[in-house]
Amino acid sequence: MTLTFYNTLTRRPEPFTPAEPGKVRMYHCGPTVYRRPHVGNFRAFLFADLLRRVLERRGFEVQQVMNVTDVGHFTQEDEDRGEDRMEMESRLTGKDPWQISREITELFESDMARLRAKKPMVRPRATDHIPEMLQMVDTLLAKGVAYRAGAGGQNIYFSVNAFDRYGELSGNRVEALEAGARIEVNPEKKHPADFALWKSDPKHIMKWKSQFGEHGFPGWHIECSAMARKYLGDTLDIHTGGEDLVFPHHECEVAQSEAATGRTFVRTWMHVQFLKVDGGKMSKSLGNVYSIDDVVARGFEPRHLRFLLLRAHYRAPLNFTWDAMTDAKGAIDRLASFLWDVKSCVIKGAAPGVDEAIAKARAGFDAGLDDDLNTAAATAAIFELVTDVRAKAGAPMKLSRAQAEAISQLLDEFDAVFDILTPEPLSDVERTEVESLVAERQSARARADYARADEIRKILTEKRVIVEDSKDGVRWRRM
RNA sequence: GGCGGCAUAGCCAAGUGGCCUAAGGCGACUGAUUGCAAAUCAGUUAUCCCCCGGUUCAAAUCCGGGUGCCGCCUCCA
Repeated sequence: MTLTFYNTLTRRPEPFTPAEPGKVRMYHCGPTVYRRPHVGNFRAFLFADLLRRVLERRGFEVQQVMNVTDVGHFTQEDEDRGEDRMEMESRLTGKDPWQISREITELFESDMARLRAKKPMVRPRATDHIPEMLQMVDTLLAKGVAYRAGAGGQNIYFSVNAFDRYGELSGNRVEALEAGARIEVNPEKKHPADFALWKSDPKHIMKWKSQFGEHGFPGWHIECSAMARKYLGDTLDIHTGGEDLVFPHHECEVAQSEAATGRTFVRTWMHVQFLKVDGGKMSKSLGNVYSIDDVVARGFEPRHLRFLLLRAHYRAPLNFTWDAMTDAKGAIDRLASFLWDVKSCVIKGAAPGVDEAIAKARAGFDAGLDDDLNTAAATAAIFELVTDVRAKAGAPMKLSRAQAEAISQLLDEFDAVFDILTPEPLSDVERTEVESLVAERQSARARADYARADEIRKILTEKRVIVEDSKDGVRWRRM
């Protein structure tokens, strides 16, 4: 099986080979930091983490970059008010936009850490790369694919007619865009689909002095082109983002970057389908824009959310509901309990059929991941291992040492990709408390005070601790 | 108006021409085990893949037509 990814550009799955053997250059569109990230954002960001881990499993050296957009960007509507997302949030909260972006960036980083996403090589911020953006704008002007407009020529636009492949990624045709009623006619633009590279507005709070004037700020798309080029070079192997970014954002990135460098910007484009919540689009008015704290407040750990978001195929619809969270948690617990039994199994002779089951599970796991990151199929292979081994090794589980180690090893490999099996650790205080409750329960049981014993178990369950009694004594673990 | 995606058991979700009398998970139910549980084991839980028509020796899978849901075209992952 070869590693295959669906490429948005060609609209078909393709065998993946990086431009430079053994090394993958990968860029992800990260968050716009004006509001706390929610479960929907995490689907896209955790997909990036999954992709990295799968590439690493396949032996590639991965150079991973995920940007942070800490500049607001105009919408057409906002433009009339001279206010962008970041500045609107600023007006609503009374905070300085710089402060908002700083705070949200910190939240984003800590949320990602709680979700066990590996840190990318760089998390560049747009505001730290204004010179790189300006330089690219200069290049585009020099090549004649961009033009100056407005008073004093302080606004710079990219001319879509100067780039024939404009529309190739998204399937939009320039003529269709022209005819579309949804593009407001901006008299400064030569073509309605032309997009801003740099704009000027003295009223803006976040603004920079440049060769184009005193009070400028970058267009939305130029940041990614500039930062991707700085850290990864002219050509990226993979660029990812949410499906909403295909147009206009990624379409415009291609145009700018390729017009500027004359090289292919991205070899494989991968886009994650939007997460649904309660069957529809999440919205603030429905109150279903959940943050990681909302998830934790409902008694889940971040890793439960991580698994929910990762185990469905990234290009298939996924519906976030609290039932689905419970489901994900239950599924993790099945694996955890299996691993627990394997680690405490009775070492005996080799159980028949187990070696075959392990080999089959590993093959199924890899085949799933290789097939455009089909995590549903990959996890199914691991669950089949659980069923097979349980059926063959008996209860209590009897395995040879080599078999027990091979199973642990495979589950470790699974967890190197999914990273969901280790519970949040208990603090020393909590651990001591749990241990004394377990001991107290044992003595209650010894004197046949089952009412007290059950009461203690209930307390432990609330602390997400499972106690199991057996002939060999009691054991407990964190769910 | 333009572009795209999806419809599989109570719920989540693989499978895209024969190995499907349809993976896997959650949940539920019956029996075993247990002080009771938990976990585990044995078994049950879609005769069928939104509907209609067609192609084919063969379709959940291909084609045509419906219906429903979702997304993009405007800030959004």
